[in-house]
Amino acid sequence: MAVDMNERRQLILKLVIQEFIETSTPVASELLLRKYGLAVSSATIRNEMAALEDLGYLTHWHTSAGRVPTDAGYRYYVENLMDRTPLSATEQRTIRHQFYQVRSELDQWIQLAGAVLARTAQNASVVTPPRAYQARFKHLELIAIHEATVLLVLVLHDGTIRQQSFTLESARPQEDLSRSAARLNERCHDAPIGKIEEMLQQERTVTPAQLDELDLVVLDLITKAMHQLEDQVNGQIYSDGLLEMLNQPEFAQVARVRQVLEMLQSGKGLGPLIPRVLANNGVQVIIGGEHSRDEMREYSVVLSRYGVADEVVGILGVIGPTRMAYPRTISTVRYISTVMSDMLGDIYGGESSRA
Amino acid sequence: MAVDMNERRQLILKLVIQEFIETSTPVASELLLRKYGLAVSSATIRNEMAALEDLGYLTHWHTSAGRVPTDAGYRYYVENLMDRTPLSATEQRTIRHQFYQVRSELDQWIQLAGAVLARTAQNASVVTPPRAYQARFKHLELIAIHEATVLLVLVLHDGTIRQQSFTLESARPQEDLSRSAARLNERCHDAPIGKIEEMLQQERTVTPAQLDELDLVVLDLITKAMHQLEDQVNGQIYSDGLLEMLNQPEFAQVARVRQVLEMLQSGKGLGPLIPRVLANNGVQVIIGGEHSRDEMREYSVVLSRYGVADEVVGILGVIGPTRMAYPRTISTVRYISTVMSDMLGDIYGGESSRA
DNA sequence: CGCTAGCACTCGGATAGTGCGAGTGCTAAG
DNA sequence: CTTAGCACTCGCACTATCCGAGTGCTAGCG
Repeated sequence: MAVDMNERRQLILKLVIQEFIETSTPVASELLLRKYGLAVSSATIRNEMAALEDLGYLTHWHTSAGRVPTDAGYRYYVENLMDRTPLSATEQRTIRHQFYQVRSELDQWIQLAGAVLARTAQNASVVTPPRAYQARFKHLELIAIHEATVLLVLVLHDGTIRQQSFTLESARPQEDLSRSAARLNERCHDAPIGKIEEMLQQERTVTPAQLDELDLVVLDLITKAMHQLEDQVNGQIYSDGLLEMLNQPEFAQVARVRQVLEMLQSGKGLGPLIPRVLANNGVQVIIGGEHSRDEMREYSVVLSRYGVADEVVGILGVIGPTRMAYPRTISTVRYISTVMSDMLGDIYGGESSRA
Repeated sequence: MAVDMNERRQLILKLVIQEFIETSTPVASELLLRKYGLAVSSATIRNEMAALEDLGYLTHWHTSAGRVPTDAGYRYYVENLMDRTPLSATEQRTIRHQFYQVRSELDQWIQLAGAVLARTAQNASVVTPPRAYQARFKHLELIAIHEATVLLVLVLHDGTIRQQSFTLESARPQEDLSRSAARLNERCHDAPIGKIEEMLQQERTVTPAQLDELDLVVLDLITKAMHQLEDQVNGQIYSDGLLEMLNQPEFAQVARVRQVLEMLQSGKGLGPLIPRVLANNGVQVIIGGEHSRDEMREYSVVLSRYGVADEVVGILGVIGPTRMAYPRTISTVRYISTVMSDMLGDIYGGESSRA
């Protein structure tokens, strides 16, 4: 058997895949002929399809059904066949405009990115907030709430905010708290955890104490909080567009719905991909169970890193059934990641992570 | 026809409902007899069931099917029939312990409440963060991020935090920002929006200016932000336990799933109930389309207010199909709302909202 | 040697008929 | 008022059947 690629085969594979992506029904030889007016007969197309099947790019579910792409088929399509047209200028403008409108509210960026991704890709989107590789102290605030209860607001260098309450041995006036905060803000300026722990250590051993009891309590809380935050790096994955995804015909039976919900909620199946995406530049496409096993076998993921290199980075992307409009999805993910990177660049003033 | 309630009828209604809640299958007369050993024959039970049907408490879907409760039936059950045993001491302890462990991280309370509710009620939970009726300024922080870009962290009296970035005409050193923040913190202490707007107004007209340009810019941002936050009072509804709910047999077809997802996402159907819940003390049970129309016809909601009266309040509860384990759900909602109220009481120092 | 017309063959899915079992509603008697 | 008995009603599962969509193969053609 001549298991080689040639132009005609490529064309047929491309058409089969595009047709399947569009209609979600197995593609018959006759249909390709009618719809695209190929210059050969359906029998020839069938022969080519059989060859493509030998190559591992197509299958069919039963004898009398049309062809369906395999994961390898999709992979070949994404790598060699598909059109790589970026989003239209109009779409780009629309998206950029939406982001412009929420430019001052950082927490809305994520939400917006998720919504836009989901809507244009008609699938679920996943977005992690921009985070620094290493937690670095930026600012701290102590606010007297009630009696000895104090609210601690901790702002990290990457914009992460954490609020936490704690109770002192005895009540302290707001001035004390403010003074303590000011002292610590100065001493911890831009410090990573290590530095702060060091300081704490030193302070406890050296006798002429420069910090008072309150300061120490707070420092202790801070290091704990920073550790926690660092442990859950990208731990939280926001997702949106469940509804859009459910409109895809593959979710006709509830079992699939449950499956995908579990996946999104647990972040399992997605988690293992994160380091890979963080390490690489550009859009990553994972088709079916290419990297993780079972859980993801029927799903594809299109992910990209975004952010400012060496400052803050996050991940955004789309998840959906392997039958996914790859060209459009990839363009969208790419574009939104550049927009987000640009906006972060404006704030952090570095080069954005994606060229 | 003697359409009256009597003890036997009540018992039968109760058993039918409990049985249906448990098995989700129509309840037959014979079954009640066998399972609960009633002292009458199945024919009598049938007669009683027919009477209960006349009263509007039961229906059946077709002639040869067992009985199923109507919304009115559930209502009667909740009001008069069901056992009102609180959660067991063990369960209470477990829950309280879980909350104790996250006592210092306010943002985790909501998440925990949602998770516990969902898990014990085996349905979706909804929780809104505790919010004040009226936005009141608590604290503000200005942090230089990069060049002229400044991060504004605004803390309201109810613990709401908002971060927002803005750009100045020209860069200012952190000291300027800190001084400005200190000034404003002092002047705006505990002020509601109105006060701040007044101040802003006055400052602009009176000639011997006490505040500088930076202060005014920030004040302006603050009022805008506070307005926005106030407009979306309880706008955000966290929900959890979708998966638990999907395990309920009523979600065997995907249409239902989509329906409920839309409802949760849009907050439609839930929104109209909020004022009602905020206005009343205690657990509110809304069965089927009792208050809103169509969208909610097949769902019930068990909600309660929580918080500290006149300080901060929020809502938490459970949403699920009308066939819901009301006694357990109600107890859980009630208990968690008291726990949350107690915890908030510890912070805000008032009487908790629920007796 | 590649292409194609023709045809047998294979399945899936829709449709209809059937029987069964679960429950009810009614009636008539205790 | 209760209940035994029974006719009646449906939903559901099962089977048989048919139809159409597609394929794979073969033989013949250029």
